[in-house]
Amino acid sequence: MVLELQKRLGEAIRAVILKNYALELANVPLETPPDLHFGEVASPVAFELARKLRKAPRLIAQEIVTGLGAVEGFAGFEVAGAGYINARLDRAAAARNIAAVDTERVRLVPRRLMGQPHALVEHTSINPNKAAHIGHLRNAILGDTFVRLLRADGYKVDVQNYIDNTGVQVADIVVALKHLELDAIPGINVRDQHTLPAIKKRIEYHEQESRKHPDNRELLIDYVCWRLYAQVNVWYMALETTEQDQAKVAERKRIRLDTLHEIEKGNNEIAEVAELISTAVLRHHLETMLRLGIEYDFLPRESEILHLKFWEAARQKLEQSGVLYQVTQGKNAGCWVMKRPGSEASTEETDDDAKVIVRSNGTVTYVGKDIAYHLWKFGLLGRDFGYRPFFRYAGHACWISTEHGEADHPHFGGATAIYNVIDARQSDPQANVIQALRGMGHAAAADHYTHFSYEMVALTPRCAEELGYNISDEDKKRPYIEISGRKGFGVKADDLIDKLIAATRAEVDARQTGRDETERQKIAEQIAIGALRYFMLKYTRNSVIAFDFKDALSFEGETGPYIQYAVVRIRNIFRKGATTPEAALAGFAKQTGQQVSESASQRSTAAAHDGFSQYLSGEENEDIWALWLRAGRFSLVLEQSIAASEPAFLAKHAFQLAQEFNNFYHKHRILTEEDPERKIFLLATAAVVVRELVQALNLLGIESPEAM
RNA sequence: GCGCCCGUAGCUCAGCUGGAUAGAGCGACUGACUACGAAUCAGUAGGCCGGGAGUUCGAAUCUCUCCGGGCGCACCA
Repeated sequence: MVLELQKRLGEAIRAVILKNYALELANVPLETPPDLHFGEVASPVAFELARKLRKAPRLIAQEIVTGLGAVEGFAGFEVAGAGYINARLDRAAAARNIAAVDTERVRLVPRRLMGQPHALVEHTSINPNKAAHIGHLRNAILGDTFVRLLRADGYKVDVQNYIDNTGVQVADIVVALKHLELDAIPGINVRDQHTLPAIKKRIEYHEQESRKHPDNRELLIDYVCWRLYAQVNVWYMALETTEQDQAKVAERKRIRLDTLHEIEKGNNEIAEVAELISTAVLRHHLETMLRLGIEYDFLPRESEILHLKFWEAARQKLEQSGVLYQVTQGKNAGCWVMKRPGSEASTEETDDDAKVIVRSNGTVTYVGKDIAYHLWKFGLLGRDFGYRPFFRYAGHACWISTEHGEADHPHFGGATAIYNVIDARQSDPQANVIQALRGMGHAAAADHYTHFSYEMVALTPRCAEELGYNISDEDKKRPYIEISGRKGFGVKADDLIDKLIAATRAEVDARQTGRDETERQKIAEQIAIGALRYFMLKYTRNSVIAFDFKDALSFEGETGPYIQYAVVRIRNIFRKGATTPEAALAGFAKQTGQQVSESASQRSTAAAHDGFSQYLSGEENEDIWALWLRAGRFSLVLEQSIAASEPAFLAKHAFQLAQEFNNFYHKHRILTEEDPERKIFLLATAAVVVRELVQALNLLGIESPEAM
């Protein structure tokens, strides 16, 4: 609503400027004034023109206002301050439009005319070797929310979760299973605990036991791996005091490397263990994310990128385009390298600053594989994965890559725009891939490659102490401490979710005594997830979240439950009033509709005769109008959110709308309102707000409970 | 050494392409449940927007510089 009006005003001002001064402006600056006294939309364009025209800004503003005349949807324009052009909306008309908004319309129409854009969003991408932690939650929640925003804006979106199942992190767990003393498990003899059948049995044991005791998360395979991962990292370091120990350390590091190479090669016992463990852990990651309403379409795995020789296909193209070249001298002698972003390719012989893609022993580095993978994403590789279904969701299946897949499968890759949700620490490697694409002449692909970067989630020293970790005096002084899977230092995702649900459940039990067990549990889960998702979304991407249970477990103030509570309140109003938002909006439309037809013949006095406009103007009604106006800003916020890749904008919008509603709720009593026409108006106000809140929450992945 | 990010109220953060009196939440202190449920609302206190210089009619926002904090910069993956 507001978005359309802004665009219309911008065009109108542009036309006037072109006509009056023969100046072509690319875009007219428009902003929201700090106070409704200044109108609903303002433009400081006169300041900009003042220099070019050598004229006082106030005079220019006046000339533009005169030139504008009447613009549909606006009640008038005025010049204020040193030269602002302030626009006032036709409030009654705006309210009519806002009330009539069809939420389905959000799937914007113009996109279809240009052909639906196809985006590929990759998020989560947790190494399948340990339980997910709160840092991974931020990634997945940001990514999932962005997917929802894109879909609301009419994009076709494929959601991918990249699985690095052949990396050192998985190798570390295999090493642990093959070489460490493991927990005693019934049916496994200590002597052959490291054999393949025993490891298989161990994984199966955890699958069965964790199903039998769903409350005991420590039985879950991903939790078991969390501990093993920390243990094996201690094991690698051994006791580095004596020479014998140093030899031992070297030996263990060698075991690690050998294990990694076996996994990469495939078709052997080590690789089989890796496959078992990474698949089992992956499945639990999907379960954990599903608790938050997060689903995926496709899981490309590194093992297939290796076995299907993606790199070999990419290498040819890289060499042909000259992006990849060999150096013969310097520290990179014998390597195939690529110039770094921002640097010049130096001589062909020595290039110490270049990025190594192929090592002197002929093996490819991580960046090389990543370039190949991204060529596939844009459909530029000329090679594809095999596919088979892996995980079943309520509405669709999630597919996984495989060497020889099913004949009948959906098509992934070949997107026009990609978004990689990866933390800020990886901006260098991401830049390398973009650099390669550009160097190969794929400028369009490089331009539509977005590193959706975000800062990490760390723990406050206080939180770390609460969890029982020993922290140094040095760390205590820091604002936050980085999470480390290697050290087993962090808050696991499922633990946090459990804690949140326990806290909300206690509240719900106290409040909802009339409801049964399953209902209360459902409400508690909706609130807990709402709290968690909002918590991860309210910070803008490049601010580090210093995690603290006090903040994360809060349900008051700027939180998800605060917004959910506003929805519940509105629903209660309609329940008590024995009506529905739909009915209220229909009643409102009927009344205003009559006003429209009446006023058609006498346009000039239409506003004065519109029964509802009296409730939208005047000092005492400014807050109500502000509420309508904010409700009408949704598409504007959605557009900004997508353009900036910043879901936090929408989160803030939802909170502010809920806040303004709560204020309205305390000031005006709806059901006891005696003036029937005003009552219809107030009900319509609540109906518009609940519609917008539910929609915004939906896009944030937050459900709206029936009660709380 | 090079690159990126951050520095705004006691704490945690917003502040959109430069614009009109710098905003929230938490915490502190006052008040408001016989009401559409208080997971709420109203109010008070609290800010040389890290320091300095520059560009501009105009800077929390852009540029430079300094200070403080964080993270990257391997033939590891």
